Amino acid sequence: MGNLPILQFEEKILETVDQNPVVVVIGETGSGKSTQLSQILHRSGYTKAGAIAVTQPRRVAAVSVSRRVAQELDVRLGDEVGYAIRFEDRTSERTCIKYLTDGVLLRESLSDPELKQYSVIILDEAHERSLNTDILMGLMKRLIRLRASNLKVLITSATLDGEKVSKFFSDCPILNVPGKLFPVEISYTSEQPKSYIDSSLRKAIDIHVNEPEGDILIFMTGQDDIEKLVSKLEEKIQSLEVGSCMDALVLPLHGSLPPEMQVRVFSPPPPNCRRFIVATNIAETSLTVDGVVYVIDSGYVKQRQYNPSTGMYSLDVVQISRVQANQRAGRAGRTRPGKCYRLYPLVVYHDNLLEATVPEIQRSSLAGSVLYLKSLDLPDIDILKFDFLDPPSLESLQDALKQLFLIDAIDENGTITRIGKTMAELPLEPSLARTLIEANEYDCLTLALTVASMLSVEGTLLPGRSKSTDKKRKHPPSDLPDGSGWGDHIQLLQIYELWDQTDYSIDWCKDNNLQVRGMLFAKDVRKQLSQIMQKIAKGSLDVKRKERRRERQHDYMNLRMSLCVGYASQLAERMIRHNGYRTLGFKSQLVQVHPSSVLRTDDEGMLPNYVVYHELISTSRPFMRNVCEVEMQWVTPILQKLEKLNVNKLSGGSNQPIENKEENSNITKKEGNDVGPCDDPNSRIQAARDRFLARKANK
DNA sequence: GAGCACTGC
Repeated sequence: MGNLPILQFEEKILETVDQNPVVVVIGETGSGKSTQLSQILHRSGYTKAGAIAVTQPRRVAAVSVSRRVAQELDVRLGDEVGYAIRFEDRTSERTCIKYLTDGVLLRESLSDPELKQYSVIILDEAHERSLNTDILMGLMKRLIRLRASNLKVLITSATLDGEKVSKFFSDCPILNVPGKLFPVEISYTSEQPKSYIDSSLRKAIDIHVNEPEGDILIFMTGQDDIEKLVSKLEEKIQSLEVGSCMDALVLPLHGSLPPEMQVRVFSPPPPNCRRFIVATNIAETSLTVDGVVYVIDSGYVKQRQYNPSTGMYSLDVVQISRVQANQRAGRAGRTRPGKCYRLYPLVVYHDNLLEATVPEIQRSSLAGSVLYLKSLDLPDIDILKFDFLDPPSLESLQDALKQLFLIDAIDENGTITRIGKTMAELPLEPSLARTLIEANEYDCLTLALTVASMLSVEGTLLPGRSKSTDKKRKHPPSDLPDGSGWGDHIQLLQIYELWDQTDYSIDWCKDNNLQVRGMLFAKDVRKQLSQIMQKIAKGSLDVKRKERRRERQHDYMNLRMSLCVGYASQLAERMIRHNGYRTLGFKSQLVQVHPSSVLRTDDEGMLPNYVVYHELISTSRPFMRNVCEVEMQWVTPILQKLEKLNVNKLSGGSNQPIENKEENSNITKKEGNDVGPCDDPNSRIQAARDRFLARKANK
């Protein structure tokens, strides 16, 4: 620690912080900024007036960095130095250096908008541009005006683009701290390869045969690519002449790998053996693999993006940004000089790649963030004019406002309602928060809490699409409940309830092919949600498990009604003659029930007339994922509400919405399945109503 | 009848 580059700048840092409310610190990997900045400020007395908060985008980082700082200061973790992440608060009254995830700091500012307990707030790793960090930066800009005399804000970033952040904070000073990376020699291909899998394969074998020892890290886009490349590599290595080169070990590395497989990359390789680590971008920032000397960069990444005009998510393979390319290259130079092979030409790097990755705030649905900002009740802030470092599109903000209106979180003037305030307290997406509140009214909160918790997990069911079990096609080998035909939400509920009856047995999860991590996470979420719901209602809430009722169907109905209210903008109506659906949102889409759904058909093979869905995802086709049957008489009032909707009023009354600052051209918008002639919302709603009446008459 | 990158309150 003694020779961390940042310590040579201690005086300069203190002087700059002393004279400025905001300072940007640029420090590459290994500069020590995450562990040292807080200590430097602590030493010079900033903690006398309040604590120092250091935010991290990831939980593991908050924990591990705070642990190291506690060690360096020789204090017990949780005393002077502590951390706070979801489900875990290891701080005390003595804590004066506190590491937390950016999401936790946002939660804290909900109950204390001025964050008075802190004298210094450090937003670390701001270059990653997480949704929460971006919102925090906007809030900090306002906070330093309010607390000019007693708050210091530091923004740290690993890339050289400090200019932009500095400009955002009224041209605040930028300090540069060198890092400790070794040089990385970068090479390019002369042409864009036809297949980056084959190209990676050739390059990896070439390195293995011709280059000195050192592990190879290969960046792929997803599990599929990784599995293909791993088997091709193994095959190729087998065919190499024995003794012609050193041993080899091929290791896949991606998020859905079970933990015991993931940690394999941390155990040192056997002697005289080269490791091939084939990874997603999990190895870009989240996990650091020691021993890597060679990096092969496919130039692609899988990215999830939200299209506000269709309400649809898609998961696309896109080109990485130059910042990302450099981050990947840097992974080769952590322990000694390395080499990075980019599988694309230099001109592509210069001319085709974006300078920086499109920030998350421009790729996500903003309903939750907008509700959060509204609930802060900042008198001087208009949501459409909120000062973002990179503003989201007007369309995206208006999409969020419309969603919030439909679920009663804001009124027709865009003002937050009491329900909306309550929703913001819940660490859930707004639709689920609304469902809980409604469920409380219908006396089925227990069930809704479970469904909300299960939906907060992704990939709970059958994590490995095991090709081996493919033989038994129709019914996957499991005795898990099927949702009684109502749909996926009910199935999730039933699964959790069964697990609950086994006293949360890990073996039970394994026996049933359920992801243990996911189930445990759901349990934590459920506990947290129950506590918050109890606090909010200050009274007796139906959060405890009641004795089993015989009237399960009645419970399910109440639950489905609650979901219908919570997901008012995510309802769909089946077509007359087939099992395709048309969404009933602002813009009608033709969609299908995802084949993994347990939704049941009737005697004539037809799916329910109306459903609620958790998410629209466009893969090979647009699908509704997690679907549940609802009744048409629940849907009608919502359609009527849709009719009343006036975006301009929602946006704050102005008839002329402000110009969108910058068209977000980085995201190629997928044309959804626009239903076409019914583009005018009013005529569409009229049409939906006519169909509704026709159905009713038919009954 | 398809398949999911990574985070996080």
